Amino acid sequence: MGKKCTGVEKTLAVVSGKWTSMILYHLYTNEKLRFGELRRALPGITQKMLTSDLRELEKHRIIERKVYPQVPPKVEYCITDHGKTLLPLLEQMDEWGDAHAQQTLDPSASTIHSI
Amino acid sequence: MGKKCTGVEKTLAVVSGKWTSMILYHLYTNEKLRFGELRRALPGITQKMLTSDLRELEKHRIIERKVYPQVPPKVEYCITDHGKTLLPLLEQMDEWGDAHAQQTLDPSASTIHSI
DNA sequence: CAGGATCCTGGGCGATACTG
DNA sequence: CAGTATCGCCCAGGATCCTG
Repeated sequence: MGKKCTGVEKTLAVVSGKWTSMILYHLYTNEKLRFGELRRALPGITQKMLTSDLRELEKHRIIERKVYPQVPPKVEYCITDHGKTLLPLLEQMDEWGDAHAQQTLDPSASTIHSI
Repeated sequence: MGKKCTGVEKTLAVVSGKWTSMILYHLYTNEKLRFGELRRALPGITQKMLTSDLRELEKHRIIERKVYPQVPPKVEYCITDHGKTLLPLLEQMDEWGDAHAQQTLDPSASTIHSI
């Protein structure tokens, strides 16, 4: 990685939102979802956070927002091709995080070092 | 990735600190560094943030803290073997972030979609 | 030299109410 | 249905001063 880790910070700016990865997971496994469907798929999320996280992802061109001009309103969200390039990275992060959880609770891994 | 993205969140808990990736970069390219060396290597960081980020990384067993009981005090930090498993992930994040920056400023990538 | 103790600020996030 | 608009909390992060 580069000395200043600017890329790392840019990536974090995209994925570090509390609900971001779960939003992307659902859009990844469902191809496209409406606002209300996403809301129901994410127990605990408020409508404000869902809206702002979706706007943020849209700003970064990770997802696409399709508005159907009708009453009642209908909006669909899906991952863009560019957004799909993020999925392997999220996959890696998920795997490392789980492996890390295993590692840190493993007593045999404790390092004894003399001072 | 898993439905609940618990791994992603665990990873973020480790690497999302503002200075974390740069701390690891320097410990990766330098093998071991003293507190003051790290401080000088990271222009802009405060002593408080360096201390707390180092403590956090130590808690997760990403780095090791070696205290030499002498006056004046001497403390050395280095990456653990477990911490080294994080480096490929940071590398990926750095690459994706830079590529993403390219993508988002590329005008030809703008998607025109009818509403 | 390598921190500890305090105080402070911005923004991420949540709760609630309202709307085209 | 798919959002806006407010209000307020919490805490990561910064500034400053102090110490074994």
